[in-house]
Amino acid sequence: MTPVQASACCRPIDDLLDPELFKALSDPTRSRLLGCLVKCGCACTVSDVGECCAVDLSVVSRHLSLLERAGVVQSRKTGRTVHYVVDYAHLCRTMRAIADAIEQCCPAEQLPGCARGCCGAR
Amino acid sequence: MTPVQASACCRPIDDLLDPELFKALSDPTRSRLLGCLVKCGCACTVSDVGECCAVDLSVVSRHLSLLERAGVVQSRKTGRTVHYVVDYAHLCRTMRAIADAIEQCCPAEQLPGCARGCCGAR
DNA sequence: TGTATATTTGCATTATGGTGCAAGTACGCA
DNA sequence: TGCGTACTTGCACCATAATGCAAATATACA
Repeated sequence: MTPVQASACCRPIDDLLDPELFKALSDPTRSRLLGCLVKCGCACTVSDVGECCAVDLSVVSRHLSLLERAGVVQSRKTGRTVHYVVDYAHLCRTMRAIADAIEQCCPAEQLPGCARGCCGAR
Repeated sequence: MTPVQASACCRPIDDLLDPELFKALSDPTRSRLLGCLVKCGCACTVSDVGECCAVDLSVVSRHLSLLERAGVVQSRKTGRTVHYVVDYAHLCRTMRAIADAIEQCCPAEQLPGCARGCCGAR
């Protein structure tokens, strides 16, 4: 199977390798903000999360809303404060689904002990 | 625990949320090239992979070497051709490790049936 | 040794995205 | 109603990165 033929063949990995999700995680500041939220575990206000980083609060606001658009966190507005929480379940599910989808494409000879033979015939 | 306190507390997730890896996966062209390689399963030359995308071959070359620097693929030069292969094991391991690390931080109330109580005391 | 092929590198151009400041909006409270 | 707080948005600036073309490099082969 040539790369061209392979790319024409639809697999779960096609939808899972979503550049938007990875783009959301690709900035150091966002990474820090997310790590902060992940470890905190509770719903945090924009101002609170902002204290983890030495950037303007407007930057924090933009980063958090971008993370929300990417499905990484969720927001809830109460009064004039906005709380952000990590969507743990979605994130974990996505990461594991990516791993599964990649593994599904892995030729058998690279999976010691695996007899699936998904594409090991080559 | 405030976000600031949380961010000061080191967790496995800190090292796993590596912006460099995600940056490598955040470009649509690279995503396509990687998807092509993942589905193909075998070692492909730069030219072969390039046929999956409507970009200059020099662009393909640069993208593949960037993916290699990120640890996503590996290259092997034989003669004047360079073959790229996906590092399936590393990619899968990383994605699952991220999922595990995130789950480890997830408060108990968000993990139905989970009695770990990692940060559920709050 | 000369030529063709595979890939990389230099360079200029263009697009994208992160940042801070200032202003705007939304809301609670006196 | 006026003021303070929490957050968002508009805007300009700057850095980074994606791209294509042309040239360079590396290697195979006649």
